[in-house]
Amino acid sequence: MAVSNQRKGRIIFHIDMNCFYASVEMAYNPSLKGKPIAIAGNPEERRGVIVTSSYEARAKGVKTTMNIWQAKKLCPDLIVMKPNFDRYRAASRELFRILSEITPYVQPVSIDEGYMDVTDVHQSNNALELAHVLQQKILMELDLPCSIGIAPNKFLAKMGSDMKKPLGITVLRKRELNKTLWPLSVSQMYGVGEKTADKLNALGIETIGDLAKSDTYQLKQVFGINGERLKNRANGIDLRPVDPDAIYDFKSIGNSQTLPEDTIDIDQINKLMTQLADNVERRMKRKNVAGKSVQLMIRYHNRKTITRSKKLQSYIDKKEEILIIAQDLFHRHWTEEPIRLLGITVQDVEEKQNIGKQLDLFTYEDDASKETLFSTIDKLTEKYGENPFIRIQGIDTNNDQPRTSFQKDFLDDFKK
DNA sequence: TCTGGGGTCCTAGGACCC
DNA sequence: TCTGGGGTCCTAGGACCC
Repeated sequence: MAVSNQRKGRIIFHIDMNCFYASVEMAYNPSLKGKPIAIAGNPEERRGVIVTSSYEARAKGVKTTMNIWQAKKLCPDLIVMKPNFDRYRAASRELFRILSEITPYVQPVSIDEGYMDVTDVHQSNNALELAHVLQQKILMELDLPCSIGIAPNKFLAKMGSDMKKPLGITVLRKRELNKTLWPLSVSQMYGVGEKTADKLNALGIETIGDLAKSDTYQLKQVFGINGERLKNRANGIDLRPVDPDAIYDFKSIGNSQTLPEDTIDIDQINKLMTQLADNVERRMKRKNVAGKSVQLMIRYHNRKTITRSKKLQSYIDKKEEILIIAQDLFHRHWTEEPIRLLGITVQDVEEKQNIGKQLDLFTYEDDASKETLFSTIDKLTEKYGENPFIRIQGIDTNNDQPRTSFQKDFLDDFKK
């Protein structure tokens, strides 16, 4: 794994695109510049919410997750647009291409932000200058504004990029934290959400400076391991390396959807589940992965949300398999109350090229005798029963590719 | 006629094994 | 007639982020 250096004195950038989706739309259609625009999940439907908005819209009070009708009330001339994800993904690729021209130590963390370790970049004897050139380049080539945080670690760089928007560049030096970071409220700290902020306030901790000086033992009591981590970060300590490979080991792929109306109609529910399984399969195919666990999420009319999952004995990647397990979970756990949202997620995801090696269920070679194969399958059946999800996995010695088939098909094949 | 959809990480309890 | 302690796996849910 390529990991940037961890010695002291690193120089880390955090690049954060400003109002990314809205900015991409404005770059695509410059007549939108200067106007209040918002990207909303599903503008035709009652339940669409604002995903991103331009600064002009934010000035009128439009905020992310706000309902469209609420936003329109605050800003009557708001231009509401559907998201164009292909457009955003293309812009994102261009962004990371530009970053990669400077150093290979680029870690994308989402479609519109990433870290860079520029410690060893030649020009970085003047990091501020480098950031400036980079910011201008992104603006000139892509017509997109970004903010950059410069700091000795990821946490501080992240906090820095958030301080000046749009087109800001902020340097956070460790020895100046008492002036730059500590006066901020704990709720502004990355990693501190509403619940944690409330609990910290209850302990008399209001600012990041209070947190930096707070009692470690007490924090551990209340927050567990996270308490210590938060205190360290408040003190500007964060040893996480910039890891360019991090995006490749994702752990789950899911799809969920809110229904237009709460429902108990089983046909509609089945239709949605099929669609969700379809989408998950399509995205798994694109990434060439299989997964070992299926999770179903049900959100009821009152927003109460449950998750139920099933760990499997072998990897799956087909929509039929995903759907069967999800439907089984559904029928065992649905309370028959009206449903607002359903979600299906495949977890314990692994790239297919790694699976053959990991699975020790059964490895075969093409010239293995039928007797060997049958006795192995018998052993499997004894162990797991006639399970429709059991799959025979092996490495095809012709091309070294993993080869899989269902237990049943496999038997049928060999009986011929 | 409030609150989308995509994720990650952590915790805690129960089952099970030694 | 009494029950320790450690470790791992599975499941469910909470918190957080973009």
